[in-house]
Order: sequence, then C-alpha cells, then structure tokens
Amino acid sequence: MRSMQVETIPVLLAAKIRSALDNETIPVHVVPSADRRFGDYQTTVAMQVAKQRGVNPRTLAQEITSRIDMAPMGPPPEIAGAGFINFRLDPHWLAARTAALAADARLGCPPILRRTLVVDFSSPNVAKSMHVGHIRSTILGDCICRIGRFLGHRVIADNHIGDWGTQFGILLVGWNTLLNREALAKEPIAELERLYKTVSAQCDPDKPGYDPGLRAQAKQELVKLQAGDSKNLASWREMIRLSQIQFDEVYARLGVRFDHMYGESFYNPALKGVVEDLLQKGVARESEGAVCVFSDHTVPEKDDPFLIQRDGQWVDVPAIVQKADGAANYMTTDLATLDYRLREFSPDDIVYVTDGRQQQHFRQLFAVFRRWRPEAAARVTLSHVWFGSILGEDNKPFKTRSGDTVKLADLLDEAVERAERLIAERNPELDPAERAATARIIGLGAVKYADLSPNRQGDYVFNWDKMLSFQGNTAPYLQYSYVRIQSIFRKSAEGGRPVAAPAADSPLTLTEEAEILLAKRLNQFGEILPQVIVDYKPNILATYLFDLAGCFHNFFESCPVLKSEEPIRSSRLALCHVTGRMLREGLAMLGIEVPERM
RNA sequence: GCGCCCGUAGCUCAGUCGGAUAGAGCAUCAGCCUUCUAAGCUGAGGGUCGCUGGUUCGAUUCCAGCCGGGCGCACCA
Repeated sequence: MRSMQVETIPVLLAAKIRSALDNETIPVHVVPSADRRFGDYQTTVAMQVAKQRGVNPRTLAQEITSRIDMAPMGPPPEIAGAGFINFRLDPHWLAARTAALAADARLGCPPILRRTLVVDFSSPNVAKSMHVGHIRSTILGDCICRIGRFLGHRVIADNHIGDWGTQFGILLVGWNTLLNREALAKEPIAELERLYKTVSAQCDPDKPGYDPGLRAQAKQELVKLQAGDSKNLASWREMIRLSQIQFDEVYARLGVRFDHMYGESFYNPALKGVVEDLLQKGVARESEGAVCVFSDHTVPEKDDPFLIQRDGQWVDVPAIVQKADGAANYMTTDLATLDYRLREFSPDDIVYVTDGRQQQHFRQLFAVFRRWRPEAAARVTLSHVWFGSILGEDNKPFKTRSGDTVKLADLLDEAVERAERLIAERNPELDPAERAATARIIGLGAVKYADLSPNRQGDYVFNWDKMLSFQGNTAPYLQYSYVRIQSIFRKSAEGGRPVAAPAADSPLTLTEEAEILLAKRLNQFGEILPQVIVDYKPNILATYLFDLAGCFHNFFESCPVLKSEEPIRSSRLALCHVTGRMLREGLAMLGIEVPERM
C-alpha cells in the first residue's frame, strides 16, 4: 500500500492563514471547531495578532479571509464572534480525501523526520513475580514503541532488568540454607520469593525475628558475589535463568517484545570507570565516605534537583554515585547505561517509563549526565515518562514486598476467564476453539485499555470490575465496532459479492450527516497521532478511537450499507473499510488485537 | 518545611501552548432488535470546573495565595 504523503487539514489551513498574513513563521493553531455551528475547523489567530498589533480583530480577520482562496477545500471562511475564523469543508473535497485515506498505508499521518528512540520500560526484578505494579510501565512502554514504529521512527526497546543489587545477598543466604529443590522445580518464582521473604524478615531490625548474624551473612554473600565467587555466581545465574522463563511467558502473552534485555549487571564492568571519570572531571567529590554530585548552582534553588529547603535553609541532596561502602548504586548504573546507549545506538531520544515517585532521581540523573558528558547530552532528548500509582481499595499504594500484590499472570487469567464467560453468554454459537481465542483477545485488550485510556499521570484504584468492564469506553467496545464492520464484509461475501479494498481514486459519495461526520473524524487520525508521541500520551489515541467508534455506530445505525443502491453502497463500504482498518491499526498501536467475531 | 502531582456531574474520568453554550462512560429515567451482532443507538435529568484574588476583549486552562488529598526529600530501586 502506498502512502499519500499529504499534510493534515489544520496544517493546510494554517499555511493559507500564514500566506494571507504575509508571515511564514507566525505560529497558527487551527483546531477542530468546538461546535458544529462554527464549521469544521477554527482559528483564533486573528484575535491574537490583532492584540499584538493593536488593531480591531474582526477587521483583521476580514483582511485575512479576503486573501484566502479555499478552493477546492470548501467555501470561503466565515468570521464570527470576537474574530474567530471558521472553516467549512466541501463534502466533495472531503470525499476525495477520504478515498485517498482508505488507500494510504499511513492512514493520513504526515511524513516525519525519522528519529532513533530508545525506550526503557518494564524493568522487572529477578526472583520476584511480575505483579500489577509492572503492568503500567510494560503496557505504556510497549505502546510508545508501537506508535513510534508506525510513524516510521527507529525504535529500540530495552528492558533494564533488575538482576543486581543488595537483594541478592539475602537471596543467596536463603538459597544456601532454605532452598527446597522440589518447590523450585515446580514453582521457581514462588520458591525464590519464599526465600527472600523469610530471610529479609530476619534481617530487619524492626521485626520480631531479627537476627544480626544473618544480616551480616547476607552482606557477606553479596560481597562474595560481587567479587566473582563462582558458587554464588552460579546460583545467581540460575535465579536469572528461572526468572527469565517467567518474563518470557508474560511478555509472550502480552505481545510485548524487546530488542534488548541488558540487565543492570551488564553495566557492572563500567561502573568503576564512571565514578573515576566523574571524580576526575570534577563533577563528583567525596563526602562522608560516599562519592557524590552536588549542586553547581547554575539554576535557581527551587529548580535545582540537588537542593531542598528544610527549616528555611537550602540543604544539599546530592546524587550518590558510590556509597560509603564502596558499592555503586542505581544512579551509577543509570549513568553507565546512558553512556552505553549513546555510544551503541546514537539515539535522538531516550525515554524512561517508570512511576512518578522516581521523578527526582531522573531529574538528578539527567543533570549529572549533562555535566559529565555535555557534548553527548546536547545531542539527545531525555524524557522521564512517568505514571501514577496503582492503589488498593483502601486508597493506599500496593506494597511491593508484603505479599498482597496481585500477580500479573493471575490478572491476565482472570481477565480471559471473564471474557470467555461473557462471550458464551452473548454469542453461544461460537465454537469453543474460536471462543477461547476470542476470549484471550478481549480479556487482554480490556486490561491494556484500562491502563492506556486514562491520563497516565493519575493514580488509579485497582478494581477488577472496572478493569474488566466491557461497556462504554473500553477495548471490547472498540473491538465490537470492528467486529460489526467485518460482519458486513462477511455478509457481502456470502451473498456472492466479496468486497475489495477501495482504490485511492474510487469516488466516495457523502450525503448523509452521519457519513460526513464519520469521514471528518477519519481524517483526524493524522492530526492526533503525532500528538500522542510528542507527550507520550496514549490516552489521546484511546479517546480518538472511542470517538471514532461512536461516529461509526452512528453511521451504522442510520445508513444501511449492503441494502443501499450504487454508488452509495460502494461508498459506504469504503467508509466501513477504512474505519475498520483504522480501528484495527489504532488498537494495534495500543497493543490490542481484534477478533473477527465476538 | 520544601518540591512534584491531583481536586471538573451521584461515581469513574476526558478536556488546558487562554476562546464561543465545559464533554464522555457508569448509575437513574424514557424510547429503539421480523431488517448488516442491542458488548449497540436516540433522548432526558444531573456542574459556583476545590476556594479567593490577579492578568485579559475572553480563564476549567496562565499567575499568586489559601483549603483538601497523594508522593518524594544522601548512601533501596
């Protein structure tokens, strides 16, 4: 399929305005009109410019519109209110554009400057089960990758697995003293979690069974591991191997793929050099036995990630790159990772998808990196794409290590089971094999959509019913819209008239209100998709698809397709075809599949 | 204390580079299946956009100050 390589409607209209203003650089925002009475698109640029120039906005709007030639897009623009300029689209022009859209591989997305994007997401920990806390990063990150790829960017998905750190001291003590081989063979992650839980409780001074000796032993095992002790190294590798099996299973179910899974340990050999280089360049210095990066006082105190006000005084909150015990921490690892990625991939953007509580960490990380490698930092945009917490019914965050978390695998099972029950109820004719396959698509889609449709920065309360609700603004609603379109094509084929994909030059005939509204909405896909990636906000795409589905249902209710006469019939089939494709591909960008029947 | 985020319909949430009469879903009520899948569609009711000021022709959106909630604040990630 070819690409039509055209600009979006707001871009075309903005160009006309700029040319009318004799100013090619002025920012002009053309947006879909809030109300249908005000046409299809509107701009407030006349009021803004009039303000700067101290002239009457309506007069200026008059001047602008008199110099705009709208043909063949639509009638001359209208002026309304205080100086709004409203544009209307000619249905014939819209019909031609929609026909081209139907045959466009990019669904109307404008050409882009290709960028290289590294996306760091999911980041599960070895020896722990993946739980609801991992779901947002995994699904959001995957979605960003998918949209980036669709737009034509080079995307590198990198899973920064937690395979190193102090928890392995505790795990090794458990491994050496409490390991049940049988349990490990049966349920490796559950057994590893049991080891961790048992030993860590005894290493916690605030807990009843506290054993200082065991705590020292854990530290000892960690030191041995870090020093390359072969026995500990072998145990550690076994833990990673067992964990990797779990990760692979979950990712396969979710349809998430990574280009790399370099764990934290991958960067171990580089850590010493990072610290030395920071010291040598004067970015870091020793403080209380640790190696730290302090504020360089180049930004106002309140914007300085290395300062905080306490009791009216600005005090240092340095970034620690080497602890007093000589060990590196996650700041060091992240710096080494950043350095590696820049050398290996030469990215234009690096995106970190984590929860919002790590905002300070990333502000410090980015600031340290800019001071450490200014020339490299100038070539890359670093973004922390953060999201809110998942809360329990009591409005308190899920605790990560206290056992009360819902396992991701269980969540997915439950979603699929619920979907299967619902399908059996609604559509008993589906044979069991198709029902199972459809249940998987619907159940997983519901879970993903529940995470992608709200604003990522908000917290949300975990709730089975809400997450798996199949009514209203949900994935099943969108999938259902697609299914109904496919049903039309099936019916047509059964009647001996299979429907071919519409050609770019096959004319559409748009007469009914619902057809025109649907066509307008279809043409907005190319406007919203770039917005989604600019702010990394998949909910914009989700909202668009929901809205599109609404327009389709509206059209579907009021405009018979197969029973209408030519040329209306072909025209409506083309509308169905492009809507179906947009729903399928739009949902695919959210990581959601579509069934043919449900 | 300081920083970040949040506060929009009974509930869950969209919407802000300032724009016209603030939108959905759920729930409630009233309609629509002999007709392309009713997981749908149409309509109704429901709002001091936390409060108070400021900037502006125009503020849910920007600024300041409050109120309420969440998170974070040297060697965990």
